[in-house]
Amino acid sequence: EKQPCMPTHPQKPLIIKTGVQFTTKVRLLVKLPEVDYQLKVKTTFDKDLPPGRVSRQFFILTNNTKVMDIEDYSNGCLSVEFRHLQLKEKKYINGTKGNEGLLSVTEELHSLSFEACFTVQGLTIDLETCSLPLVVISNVSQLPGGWASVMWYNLLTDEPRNLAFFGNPPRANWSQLSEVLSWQFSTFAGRGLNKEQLTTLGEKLFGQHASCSDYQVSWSKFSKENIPGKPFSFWMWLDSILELIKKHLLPVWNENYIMGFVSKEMERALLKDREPGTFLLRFSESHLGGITFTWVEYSENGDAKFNSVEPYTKNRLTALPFADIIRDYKVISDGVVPENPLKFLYPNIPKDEAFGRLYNSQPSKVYPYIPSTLIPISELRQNASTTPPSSCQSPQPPMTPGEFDMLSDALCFDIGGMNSPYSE
Amino acid sequence: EKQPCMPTHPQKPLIIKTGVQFTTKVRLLVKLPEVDYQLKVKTTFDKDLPPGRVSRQFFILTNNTKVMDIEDYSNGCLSVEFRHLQLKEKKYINGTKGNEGLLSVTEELHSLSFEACFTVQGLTIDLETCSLPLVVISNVSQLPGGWASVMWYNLLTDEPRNLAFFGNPPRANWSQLSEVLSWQFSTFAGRGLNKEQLTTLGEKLFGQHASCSDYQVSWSKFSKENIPGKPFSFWMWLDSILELIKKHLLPVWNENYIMGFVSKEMERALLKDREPGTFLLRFSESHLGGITFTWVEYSENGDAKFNSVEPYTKNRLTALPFADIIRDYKVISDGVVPENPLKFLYPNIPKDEAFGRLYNSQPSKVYPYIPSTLIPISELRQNASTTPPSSCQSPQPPMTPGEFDMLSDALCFDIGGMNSPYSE
DNA sequence: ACAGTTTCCCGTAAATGC
DNA sequence: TGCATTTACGGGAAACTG
Repeated sequence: EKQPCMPTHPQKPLIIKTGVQFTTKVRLLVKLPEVDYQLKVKTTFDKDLPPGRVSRQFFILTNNTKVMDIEDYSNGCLSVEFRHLQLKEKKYINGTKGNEGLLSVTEELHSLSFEACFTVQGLTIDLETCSLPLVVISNVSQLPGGWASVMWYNLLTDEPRNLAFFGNPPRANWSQLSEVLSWQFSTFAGRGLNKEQLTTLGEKLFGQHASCSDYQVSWSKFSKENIPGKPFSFWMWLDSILELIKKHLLPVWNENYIMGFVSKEMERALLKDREPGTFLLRFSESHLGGITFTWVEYSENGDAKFNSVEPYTKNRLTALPFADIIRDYKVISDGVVPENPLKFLYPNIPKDEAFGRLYNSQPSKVYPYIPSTLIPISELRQNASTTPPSSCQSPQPPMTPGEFDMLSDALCFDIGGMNSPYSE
Repeated sequence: EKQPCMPTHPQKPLIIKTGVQFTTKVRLLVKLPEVDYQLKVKTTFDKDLPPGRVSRQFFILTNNTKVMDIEDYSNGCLSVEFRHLQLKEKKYINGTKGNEGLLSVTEELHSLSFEACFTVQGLTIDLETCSLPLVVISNVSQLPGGWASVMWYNLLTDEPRNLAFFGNPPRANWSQLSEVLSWQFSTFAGRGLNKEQLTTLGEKLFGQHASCSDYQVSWSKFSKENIPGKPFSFWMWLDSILELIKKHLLPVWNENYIMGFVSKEMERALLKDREPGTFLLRFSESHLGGITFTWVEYSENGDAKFNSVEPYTKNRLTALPFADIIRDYKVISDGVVPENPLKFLYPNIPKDEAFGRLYNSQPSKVYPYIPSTLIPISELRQNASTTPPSSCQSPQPPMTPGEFDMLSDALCFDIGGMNSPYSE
């Protein structure tokens, strides 16, 4: 009878942060005969929830009743929009919390109920409806976890209100899930993921099984348990990249210049035999929210050598936009004149042709002063005898550069006949 | 009878931000005979204030009564500490605000009152005391203005509670004020201002009058009206520098390596005839919170040439610590090999000797990757025919570099016999 | 329109709870 | 003790309000 619209967080509906205002709207889908009737709607948080089912309890701090109004535009049905609603946690309900135990806060589902009661021709009618399940968080740091829950719920069930969903969450087919992931990128970053990118993501979840379209992913593997050897889950990693794109890489991402999700093996296979200075852009797999470029060079005897720069994270990109980094990046090898090793964006687009329009450093003419910019550089010390400038000597990495290159080259293999990695 | 301690903002007492917790303590200085008596203290904000005198009204949101307790340490006198007090503005008192009109919010003085009542041997005794005048702000952006008021009040009056002080604020002698300013730097940055620095500041306020020790500064000139030609007042400017030091320059400032407050004329006079590559550090006078270095070079015919880099502000210094900027700064002149023009800190300290201990870039060995750092560079285009890399052409400055240098050289003059600018 | 002021709320840090 | 979660609040920006 009513169609409840959802409370919203910046672009992430169904997640409410305590102490932060949200908005929700209810629309009456039947037309009432008498319009001069004051139809009051009351909204309640977690109305008649079986106690003990949910570990935290919240209430609406602000005014929670409002009179319905004829909708401004069009069909003249009744609706009411609650604004400036705010949630606060009830503390110490009865001694300790009705701790369900296993669920994390972002798996705990809540709901917003709406009630109205009116009389028509002697008949008293009670209306009641409620929202889709909601996640309540207390800090934006919980937003990725909360959004994972919202995605999983809405991907895997049509039930309007199964608050126990995460007590035993179903698995997702990779074919479904990959579509949702791509949709995340198109919604929040303006461009979705192509087949190759999704395949790389699938391999990250399932290992090197070539075709993983009928594999299933558990909720835990998707967002709760850490990727083996990493201190974060798959979704936390992917979401950190989404955030990085949103804040620092939007134009570059939308121009389709970021291959992004490529395994290191694939990367080498692609760059091998390309023009020296050919590079591609990919996200860090070892750290949250990082992007790096890898370029290929050839030694005198023709061996391919692959170099990846230390990934740039949001802090670095705040100091210097990514396109400018690509333009200005320099490598200094033992005091030789610095040179930018980045020449062609894979497969063979001249760098300035690709990124020219995205460069944006202005030689800031604050006149009496000499303008100054930051330049990203890498200092390659080829003979280990050179000591660092003056400060502390850094400890040796587990392998020497030579050892690592040998190992890397041994791991490298070739994959024939790839489509353009930037295909739709 | 009581000695009220003050509510505190981070290191800035007497300023309270609405919605942010503060703490205050009251101590009973007389010893009471009966200790088993529950002595309740009540704190009230702006108790019995003549209405209309103050445009904004606030109240204490949290619990405002507490029982006195014997102080833990030492002399066993009674005291009470109110914690987690929080202020909120009363809205719409009676229609409109009792707008005094002329005063800004940071000039509006308030006070906290403390009351207690107890009976001893049939005698009822009322105790009451109150805090020094307080400034209430709603955003940290008002903190500098608020602190200016606190300084001015405490510098210029001994009255414990003259809330109308800023209705007609007295002037300050430069001798008093300069002491307070130096004290700000020693309190918040660990090192005060020396005579030369204070003289430069005095000249900034009074013009080029050599000895300004008996000049007077008005409150308006100190913190309300803008410096001629600048969009900020003297105190806003000085405070922005204090903040810059606190966050980004603490070790360099404390090593006394920042001359800081030097006029451009003085700067040239000092650097002239010094070893090429001699530089000094000074704060920007044209922008808030900026620091620059100026170095001297000589052309083939022996003319001194002074260069100042575009001032570094907190954003840039967040990306790269200042000592590292000094270490790594490079100038590229038309494709020539980049060189660091900074050699000697004025008067003649080799750069690395001065700053060596303060360098702190670690060649971050995230192994599979090539480490990368940011380098501050200036690109000098000596012949105007060279076009900028690829992006938009910037409009011409009002003067060409040549014209500016001529003008600057004409303005330059020499001052004999200076002490070390870094003297205590 | 606009400036002074407040509110909003992200994102980091610290505190708290379990 | 460590991890999960909440609280605190600086700081930038939007909203408010005369």
